[in-house]
Amino acid sequence: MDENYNPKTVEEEARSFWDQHQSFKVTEVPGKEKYYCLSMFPYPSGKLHMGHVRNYSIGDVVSRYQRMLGKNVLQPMGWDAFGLPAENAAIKNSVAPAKWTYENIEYMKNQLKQLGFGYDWSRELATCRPEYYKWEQWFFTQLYAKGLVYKKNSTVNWDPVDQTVLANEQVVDGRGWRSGALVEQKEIPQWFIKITAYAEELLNDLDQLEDWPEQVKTMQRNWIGRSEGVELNFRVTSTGEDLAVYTTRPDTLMGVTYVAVAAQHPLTLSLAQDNPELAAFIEACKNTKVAEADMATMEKRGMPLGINAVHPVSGEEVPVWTANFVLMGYGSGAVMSVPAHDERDHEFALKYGLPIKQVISPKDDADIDVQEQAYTAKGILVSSGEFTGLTSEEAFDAIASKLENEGKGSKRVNYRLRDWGVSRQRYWGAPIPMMTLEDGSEVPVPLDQLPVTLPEDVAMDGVRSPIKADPQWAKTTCKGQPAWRETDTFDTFMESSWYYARYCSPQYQEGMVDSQAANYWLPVDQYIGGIEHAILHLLYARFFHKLLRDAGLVQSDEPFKRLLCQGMVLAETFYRDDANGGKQWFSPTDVVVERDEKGQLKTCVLSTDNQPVTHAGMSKMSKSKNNGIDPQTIIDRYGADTVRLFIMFAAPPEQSLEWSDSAVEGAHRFLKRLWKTVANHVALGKAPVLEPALLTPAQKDLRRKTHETISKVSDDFQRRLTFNTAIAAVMELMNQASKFSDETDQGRAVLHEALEAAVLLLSPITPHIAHALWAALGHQEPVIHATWPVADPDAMVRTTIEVVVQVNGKVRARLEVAADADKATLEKLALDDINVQRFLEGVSIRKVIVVPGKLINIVVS
RNA sequence: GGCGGUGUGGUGAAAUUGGUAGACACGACGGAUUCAAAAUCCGUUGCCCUUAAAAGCGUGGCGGUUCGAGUCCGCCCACCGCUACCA
Repeated sequence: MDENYNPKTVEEEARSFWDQHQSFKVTEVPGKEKYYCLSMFPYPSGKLHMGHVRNYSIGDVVSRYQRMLGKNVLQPMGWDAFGLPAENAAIKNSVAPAKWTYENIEYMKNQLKQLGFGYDWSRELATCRPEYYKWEQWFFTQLYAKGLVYKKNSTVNWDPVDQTVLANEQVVDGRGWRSGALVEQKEIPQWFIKITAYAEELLNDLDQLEDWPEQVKTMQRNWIGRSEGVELNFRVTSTGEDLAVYTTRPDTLMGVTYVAVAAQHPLTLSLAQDNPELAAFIEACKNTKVAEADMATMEKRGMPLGINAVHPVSGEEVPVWTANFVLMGYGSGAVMSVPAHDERDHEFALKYGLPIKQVISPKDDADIDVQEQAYTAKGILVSSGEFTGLTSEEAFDAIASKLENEGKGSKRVNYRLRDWGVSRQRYWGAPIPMMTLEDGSEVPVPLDQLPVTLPEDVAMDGVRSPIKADPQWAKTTCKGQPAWRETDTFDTFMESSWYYARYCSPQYQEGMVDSQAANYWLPVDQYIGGIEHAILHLLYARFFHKLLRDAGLVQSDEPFKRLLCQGMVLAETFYRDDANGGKQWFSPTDVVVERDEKGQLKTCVLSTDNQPVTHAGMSKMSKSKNNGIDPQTIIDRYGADTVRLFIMFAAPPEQSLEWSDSAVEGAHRFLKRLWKTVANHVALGKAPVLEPALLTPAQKDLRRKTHETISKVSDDFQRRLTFNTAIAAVMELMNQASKFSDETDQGRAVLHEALEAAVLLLSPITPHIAHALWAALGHQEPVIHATWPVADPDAMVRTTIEVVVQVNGKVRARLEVAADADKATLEKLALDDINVQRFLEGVSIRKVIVVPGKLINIVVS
């Protein structure tokens, strides 16, 4: 073999081998253990970025490892192809979104292949293909039939100049990104899916997900936001109607001094009809919502409605106000206000001079002044009539029962989670399969007319969706009557909510999923993706899975058994202040950095003009900081294996990863050394057979290291998913192997075993070089068919071990002792040590703690 | 404001169950090789004192539990991420 490592030829050879043999194509094999490893599919934005490379490297390492354990491994790939960026690019470059998308897919697919990822490309899917979204449309009509879909008015950002709906990211400082017009809030009818009907199950089933990060589960719990409270009625005196409010603190009921309702509450709206001031207030609340990012710090404002309501227990009358901090979408859109025990009510009461009445006092009798500050903790009820003296917990039940008995209220569970609005007024998405008849009724498009196809050959004017602009597109007939298609499209989260299931039977024509295939592969054993999807995508996908289950399409309750969220990829940032007070950012590839003797960064100059730039630390690779590193450049320079090795080595997968050119260089050096070591070894001819009984101590040492490494790396791959320490362990093995120079038969045999282990252990991470080296080591079968090595316990046996001797917890000696030495022997050896004795002079020994195999601690005073 | 995460050498990090802090790598320094440089190889590298050995200090800060704490507990500080008035 060539003694120099040439990544280009090595990688091309390995890839063409996999291609020719379709090494990663899989089918269901009944009885064979399956493993479904899935990485979140990319949006085809143009080219891969480092975040993708990291995500997919992790997925490929897991897949290849599981395959070596003998499992039937499915690792598919596809494209989350619908979305707004395609429309933007289309407008900018005068190209149809479809064409732009398909070209990007082709380019990025080629990049993924260059990185050597072992995907079953026969299962590739793109969500913008009619054969994919056909089934999504069909499923929506099924949900409609089940009553899980409904239409209601909902607000959107409306550009009054362009006469179009804007996505949030198209609103810049409250203005339309193209027209510059002030954006308005407009109510339009939109479709919703009842995710709230599954809120309880989505919450409870989080407990089943033992192999999900706690952090993600917490975020989902908070997002679902279950709360237990009481819904109760205040009677409006003027109309005699009940006004429902929701509270989680019924124990504070006797401290209510006013009732507040949302600006959008029907009560407010009806009173505004003959109150222009109130109408203006409602209007103002509507428009602040757009730009106001910082709602919590927003000033609390309100207006009295001029009506009173009767307290359900005391019978006293309290005023009804409308307030901008009451949300129409949560509970009943009305709250009972207890300024003494709620911070928002307190702030509002102070501002408008409303009374503050204390009804809870601290359990520990601490001194509080509710006029000064709200006391929000639980405690003992005071000034609460028959409830006085109860604890908050007791009062919760007592007050709830009383209201229940009198028909004035009842216990109720509320969720923060809202139903999922799936309508988007955009072009590049799956058309919503609904029709409107002349009488205004809504009819789902029947299966035999699906898919409702999105025209792909269109021109974008940047204002209206082509299917909205074309009056002909919507026209159709239904049961012989004229009908109009829905011109809105689905939220792209719809496509990504079930793609993992479609991969099981991507070409299936008879339905959404082939249940037999789906039940073989699902659930996904390992899902890998960014933490940014912790809430929305992962919640929607869990919801969809339960919908699929309830439609009889899959059997499991949850789609993803184990979840790994990889960290961000960071890089150095450099800038100069520009003339108009902004910052001009320079790519780290154009900056030359000089370091002092300590290795501290000293000066940074731009390579083009040799003038200094300011270093601004590490941050996420992004366009705005101009610090992205193009993976293609690195692949071209070093090859895919180096990129993969560096990415897996630089940090554990869940932590952020700092890009470093010199560390990439280091990873490359390691592969060159590995290559050379193997080349030198095989140059001496075929290695003799290993005879463990004949080994010298030095040979045993290397053999022990080999098997310890196998054991350590196996644990890192299987249980911990810490590939950085696995690589470090293999590096240690190689360091020891390269110091080992022994050309006797058994010496060569031991080295051969070490090199084979190193190649196998690295093969999931750097599969191309492993492919070549495995063949060089004399194997006919490719490494892709090799099985994961198993550590031999006999090889790992040690006769002596090192133990540490401490005096009062400080290390004073290290002893080489027999591995099976008993406590008494260890204690004697420790006390006899010369350096230990120096610390025993003039003091008395209180206690000796012996931890066999580890240490001896002598406690003195 | 709420929830979550992180804090260890010059840098990325390791220490998995409370038991040797800094594995592995980058950088830096010294040496070999070379006419020279690159590449490669060998060595040193937490701080402090030191010829050396030995000692002392050291995991954001303060305190606690323990024979023993990077790891457990309490309080505090800094940075990062997500979220936003959910009654």
